[in-house]
Amino acid sequence: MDAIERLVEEKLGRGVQDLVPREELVAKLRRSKETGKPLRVKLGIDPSAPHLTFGHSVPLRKMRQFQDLGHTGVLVVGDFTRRIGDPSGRASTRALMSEAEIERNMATYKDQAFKILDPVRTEVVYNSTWLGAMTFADVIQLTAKYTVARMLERDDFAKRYAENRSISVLEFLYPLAQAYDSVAIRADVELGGADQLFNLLVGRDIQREYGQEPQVALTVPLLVGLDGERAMSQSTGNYVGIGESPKEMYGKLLSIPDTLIESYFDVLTDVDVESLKKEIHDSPRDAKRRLARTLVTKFHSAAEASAAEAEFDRIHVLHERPADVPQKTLDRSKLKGDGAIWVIDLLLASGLVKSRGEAKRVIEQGGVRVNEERIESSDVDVPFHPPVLVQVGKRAFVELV
RNA sequence: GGAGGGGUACCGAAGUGGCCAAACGGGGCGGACUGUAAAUCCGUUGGCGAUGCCUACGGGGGUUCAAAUCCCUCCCCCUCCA
Repeated sequence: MDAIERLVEEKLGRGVQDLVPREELVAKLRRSKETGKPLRVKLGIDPSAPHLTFGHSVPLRKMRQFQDLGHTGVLVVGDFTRRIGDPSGRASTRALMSEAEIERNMATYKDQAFKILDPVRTEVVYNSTWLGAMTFADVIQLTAKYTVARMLERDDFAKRYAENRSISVLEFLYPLAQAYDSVAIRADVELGGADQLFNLLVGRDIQREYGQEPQVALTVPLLVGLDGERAMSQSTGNYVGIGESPKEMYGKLLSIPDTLIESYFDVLTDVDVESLKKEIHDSPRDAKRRLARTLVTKFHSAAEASAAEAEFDRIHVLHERPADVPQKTLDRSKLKGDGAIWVIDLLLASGLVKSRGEAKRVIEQGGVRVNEERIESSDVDVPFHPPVLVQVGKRAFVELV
């Protein structure tokens, strides 16, 4: 085994779901080393989601590994494909987005992605550049290069076809468009989540049809979300965002089921998992805290990680008020003659409840505290001597002044 | 072109004249428990200072003392045959 084979074995091939074909990656790396020409490593990104989650960070980290070896990361923004909808999800086509919206999303996206990627070795391109320029004849030519039977190999299509559920022709075009992106940017490697394997493979065939050397398809496992069940995604809400505050990030990570600790270390950090197995097993609490600290440190700083940890303990372990509570100014017209205020109005003013009904409900359920005193009845007035600390549930605080 | 099925709350789904602010599940929220914002269990889940009123079962119109439920009409979605 030579150095390059070892590299693929020990680094690039680690934490990977599929790598096909492995030998081609070795060959490409070898040639790149000889010629000094960096490989072009593609990752398609969806411009509809401005916020990246830890799930996105998995392929991004893989791209960074390539960049650290001198290769070029190419982020392909799917601003054009966005308009035809992604068949991998539900069958519904998503709404169109304006260019301005896409631009705005991409700005925050890049901001977050560059916390992981090396900006110097990253190209950001928009697939409308080439897809938008194609004529109908070009499209027909593209469709001629793939067959219906091969499309139906895709599990999702096969199932729906067998069940007599609809598959629009448009959905067949999606993998082709994505494949053509690979042609347009001359991709050597395409990265993606495990659910993208089919699309990446179509890319190989289409590149070959256009006289290019096929890309290597490298997929990473889909990160399981905070609920420990479904893949992490923004639509299910079981995610941690790369751009989230230290406090949120820390808290969310501590809420993952213990069974996820090991895999999170594995795909999200550079920590050697082997050395942690004992701790994970013997003291999941400490391992999880270490995980949260490691990740907050990575995306923020060590100091902020410590602060987030201290804050978490303060609220959840010691049940004390958080260090800084958002303040709101009370509209004085709600005050009664004696300077007191009806609790319901106080809660409403805090913005912690949406309606009087909800306010009454949380009071009945014993979830409301004013100045750390539990409120037992919704039929009381409290004297208003600002600041007044209002708490709903365990972790929602507002100070009224 | 023909035949049929369907649009119900945040989502899925039941309900086919009054007992329906609408079963049940998911989600959300609160509580208990906990190392945890996990798991589990319990409760709760349209609005209104409220034994009543308002809004709500795709849109509009109608029948009725009473409509998510019946009639008319419009819009939208899906399936099968061609």
